Amino acid sequence: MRWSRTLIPTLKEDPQEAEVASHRLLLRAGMIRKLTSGLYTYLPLGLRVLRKVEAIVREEMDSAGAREVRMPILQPMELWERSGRRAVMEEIMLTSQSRQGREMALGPTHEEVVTALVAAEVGSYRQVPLNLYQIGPKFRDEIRPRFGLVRCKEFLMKDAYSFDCSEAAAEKSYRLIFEAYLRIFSRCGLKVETVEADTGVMGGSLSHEFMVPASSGEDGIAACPSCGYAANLEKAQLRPPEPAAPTAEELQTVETPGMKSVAELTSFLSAPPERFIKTLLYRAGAAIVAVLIRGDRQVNESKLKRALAVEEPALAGEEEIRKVTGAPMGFSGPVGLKGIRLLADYSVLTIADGITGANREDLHLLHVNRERDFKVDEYADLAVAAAGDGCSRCAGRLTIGRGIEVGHTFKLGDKYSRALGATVTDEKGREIPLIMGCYGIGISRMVAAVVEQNHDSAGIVWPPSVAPYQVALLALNPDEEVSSRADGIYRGLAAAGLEVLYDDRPVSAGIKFNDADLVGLPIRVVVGKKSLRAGKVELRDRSGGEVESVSPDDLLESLRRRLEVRPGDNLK
RNA sequence: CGGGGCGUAGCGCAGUCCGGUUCAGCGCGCACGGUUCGGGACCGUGAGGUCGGCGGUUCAAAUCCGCCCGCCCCGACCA
Repeated sequence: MRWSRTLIPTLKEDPQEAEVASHRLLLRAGMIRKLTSGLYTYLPLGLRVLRKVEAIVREEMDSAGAREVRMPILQPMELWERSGRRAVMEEIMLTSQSRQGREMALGPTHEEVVTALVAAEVGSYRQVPLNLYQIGPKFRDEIRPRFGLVRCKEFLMKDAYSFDCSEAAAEKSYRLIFEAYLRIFSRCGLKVETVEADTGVMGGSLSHEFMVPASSGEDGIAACPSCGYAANLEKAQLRPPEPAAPTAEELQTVETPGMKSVAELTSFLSAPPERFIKTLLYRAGAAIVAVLIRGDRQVNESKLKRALAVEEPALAGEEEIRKVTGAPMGFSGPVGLKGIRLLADYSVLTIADGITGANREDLHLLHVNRERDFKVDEYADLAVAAAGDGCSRCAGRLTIGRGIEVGHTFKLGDKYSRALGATVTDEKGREIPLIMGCYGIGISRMVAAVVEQNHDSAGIVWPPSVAPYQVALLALNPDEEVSSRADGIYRGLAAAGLEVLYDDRPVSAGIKFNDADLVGLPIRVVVGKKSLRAGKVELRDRSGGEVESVSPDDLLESLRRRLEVRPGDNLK
């Protein structure tokens, strides 16, 4: 492609709207442009990258036995009522009405559609295993789009859905896709970490996230360097700490006028947050439960949900708190709380001589000791993991990092197949619900992740497998001679099947060099008067290394050699 | 949804505090002419603006006040 015949609006300066590297560089390299918050246009170069990633995903999905389909973006809301997910998903869905007055939504995901399809078309155990996937736009009305392509309202996703008639077979389908995912990310030049994750609104029993470690990532990852355990912060299980020995000091009441938060109390009483027992009142179905946790820790509501076995635990309101504790919000404590279940995070075990609310306005208690002053019904792992916490699998300590979630796999069980009637007849003639799995990859987000992991101060350094073109051909100060030589070389390389972006613009050499670095194609070929005089052209890898001078006749061979050495593929 | 920041030419910004002959400005880009020509060249000429929008205060508003819109960042019930 001739640079002069396409649209690559590079930017000399950093756009003020972009904070993270991928966002900044994709804008500067003229690959994407924002329409409005969370919505981007892919310009020719950006689209080529998107397509490269898409092609790799498609190849690996196909060879893992999945079959591509294409489902509508627009979906009837009625389907979401049938699956019972309308309530939880509605707020991220953009809805509208058809002319007939039917409520429609832009699909944020397609479990409902695919399950309805399979319910209608698959009736026998002989037709499974079946895995259907598609690559297409998804729409989610995100509360806060962020970081360019990382979190958009509209994005490109690959979503796959497996159907099996036994747990064992479903497990096998899951493994197959899990392994395909590892190949996909590696082929795209991404280093990923797989972590155990929470299943969230998808439901199901087990799920893994594929995370690209990046400081700009939105998700926290807890990892254990000793045993390799890794999990999303939401999910990371913690080892119970060593209990602290109680003290003999007498319980004492202290006035704390208007001091409601641990932060306020910490400075008022000059005691560290680790000595506070926070008492949070949660609504669990009809009952109210008191949840105790150390003052410096946070309750992980996903864990709490599992511990309480209720759908949506929610913090109790001011009214309920008064009713249960007899005091306003901010002065709750476990001592003397009657007729209510006390659930405590393991962190409470480390508190001896604690501080907690007195269940009376403007009063707190000092020298509180568990067992002596209050009795916990159950200790559980309820805290959001923090650096240095004990690993649940070994004696190691967890580290906390950040990552971009590029893929997510779920074992769904029969949640959707039951709700939407996706059943088959088994060998014995019984009707059984299909066991499902679902598997997503954020294709557009992967583009951002690749840039996060592959850039330097001058610009993007594309892995060859997803680079928009393989070769940047620069004609320096193109007079007639340089121009005609470069034209010839361009035609020759293109005819040989190489993807070449030919910078034929009438701009200065410096601009071409800088733009080439910014755009980040794997190999740069320079044609200029200086080297032409010696009968040579120059090659250089974007990833570094020396400039190589070769005669134009040897150029093709030289390029092929450089491209082959790479771990990437997809060089047709 | 809460908090913070921002909105002036295509892009990056100054001017806003303290209203008025520095108030429509700078750099880059763009167009034309000329000189240059291997890491963002130089000279000259020129085009380009509802100062985010609406309303108000004032003799006078980019500047002060009110409402609204958009964008970016942080946080979303932790007692």
